[in-house]
Amino acid sequence: MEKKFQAIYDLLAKEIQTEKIKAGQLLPSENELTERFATSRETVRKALQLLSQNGYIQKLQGKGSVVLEQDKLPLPVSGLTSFKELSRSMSQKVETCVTSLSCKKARGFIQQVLQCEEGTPIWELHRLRKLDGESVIYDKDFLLKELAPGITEEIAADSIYDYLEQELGLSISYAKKEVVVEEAQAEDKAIMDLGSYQQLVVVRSAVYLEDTTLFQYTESKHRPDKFRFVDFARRTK
Amino acid sequence: MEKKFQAIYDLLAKEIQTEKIKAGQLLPSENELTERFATSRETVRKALQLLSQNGYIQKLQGKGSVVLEQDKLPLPVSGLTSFKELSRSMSQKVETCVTSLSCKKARGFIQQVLQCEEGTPIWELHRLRKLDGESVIYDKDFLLKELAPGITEEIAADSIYDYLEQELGLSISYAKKEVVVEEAQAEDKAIMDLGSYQQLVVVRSAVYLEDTTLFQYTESKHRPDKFRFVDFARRTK
DNA sequence: GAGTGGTCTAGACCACGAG
DNA sequence: TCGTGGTCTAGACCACTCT
Repeated sequence: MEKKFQAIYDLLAKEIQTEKIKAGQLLPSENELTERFATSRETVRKALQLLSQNGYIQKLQGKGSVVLEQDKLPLPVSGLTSFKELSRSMSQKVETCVTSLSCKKARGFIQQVLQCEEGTPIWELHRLRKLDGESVIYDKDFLLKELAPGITEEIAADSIYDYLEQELGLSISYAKKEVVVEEAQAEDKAIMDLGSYQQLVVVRSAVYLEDTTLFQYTESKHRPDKFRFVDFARRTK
Repeated sequence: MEKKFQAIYDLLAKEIQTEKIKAGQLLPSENELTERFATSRETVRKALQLLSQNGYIQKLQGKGSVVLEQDKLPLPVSGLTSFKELSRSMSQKVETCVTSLSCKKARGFIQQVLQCEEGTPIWELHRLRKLDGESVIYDKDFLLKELAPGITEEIAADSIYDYLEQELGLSISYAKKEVVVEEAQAEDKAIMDLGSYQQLVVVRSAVYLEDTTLFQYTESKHRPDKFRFVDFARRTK
């Protein structure tokens, strides 16, 4: 059974997305929502907190909850951004080409970032992403084989996350990301359509499961003109 | 009086930062914390939720709350990032030089992004940021004069946010940000120390107050080698 | 079975905004 | 003054982990 506060969140989020409740309008008051959903106020407030965190509403003491503009939030923002989500923002044709899928023993750099024993089996996956026929994103993934034994090229060409969560029941919980700009390497120039671009936007991320296991390390290189990152952030404190 | 859940959060966050409780260890259980702080469990849980959101802990059902590694989180990340915070991550000497501070009537592009009436008085502020003597960041700020009438070059050289929040009592609430890479303009090349760099990382942000007023629009251009963005993100849903 | 976190309830009092 | 959201309480029951 779905949790109550999640159900309330889903319903209100949908009403905002479909503009059944428009930007600038007030949501029904917490007391009203409490009655409407036959629940307690704290439960309603959990749903509203989620809406607030995700940029749907702004709460105003003494007034109510105002619906915010939705327009410029094409990205899931501070959620875990997989390539599938990134490309949606570009609204273009997308192709994924698996250029390499191999199993290695952890050592050196990879062992260090995945924080595992030397010799631990690791999947190394290289993928080239094409937008409108141009190879503009190059991903290198490293993941613990133990946790995802059955990866295939077909799965890799789609979304690894979907496979992990839906097939294997693994729960991805959080990630640390770093975005920097670096010189394109010889390998990058050989495999990507860089034209005259000499630099790449590099997104490095470490992905963790619910039990805090570091499960995946990814290096994603983007041709600068095809890179865009959007964020919605609330002031902490 | 400080809120209880905030006080609990502050105390636990400090204990984690100072490694009084080390990474990998469990926090005291919610029931224990409830007793220790002489409060209710829901209040303790609010504090723990904040810790979780900010990457301090990971909650494990049936086990407890594990403290996470703090090492690689030099940036406040998904908080509102002002320049002051950004530069801290570089651990270098920082200088801010106000190159221009003027008052204009809103029109055209600026009027549009600030969503105000034509002719509304607007501060336009240009700042050059130097790291180790090199001009590597160029900020252009536009803000509603009405809300921050007393801006001076001295204030602008420090942190505008501090002035707004501490002097004027304005509460910054949330922001939308976009990060892209663009060609350096003639103006950028003239005013920044770009060397052979032809491209810049551009961070555009819209800053909103608690009452959802759009208050500030900023364009921040970074020389690519001095740009770094770090993020901690939880999987939504 | 005992202890943990996850969800939910039905109240209470407070601070703030608007009329 | 009244309705709004913000905080807090003292319970309850559930799902999960560990032994």
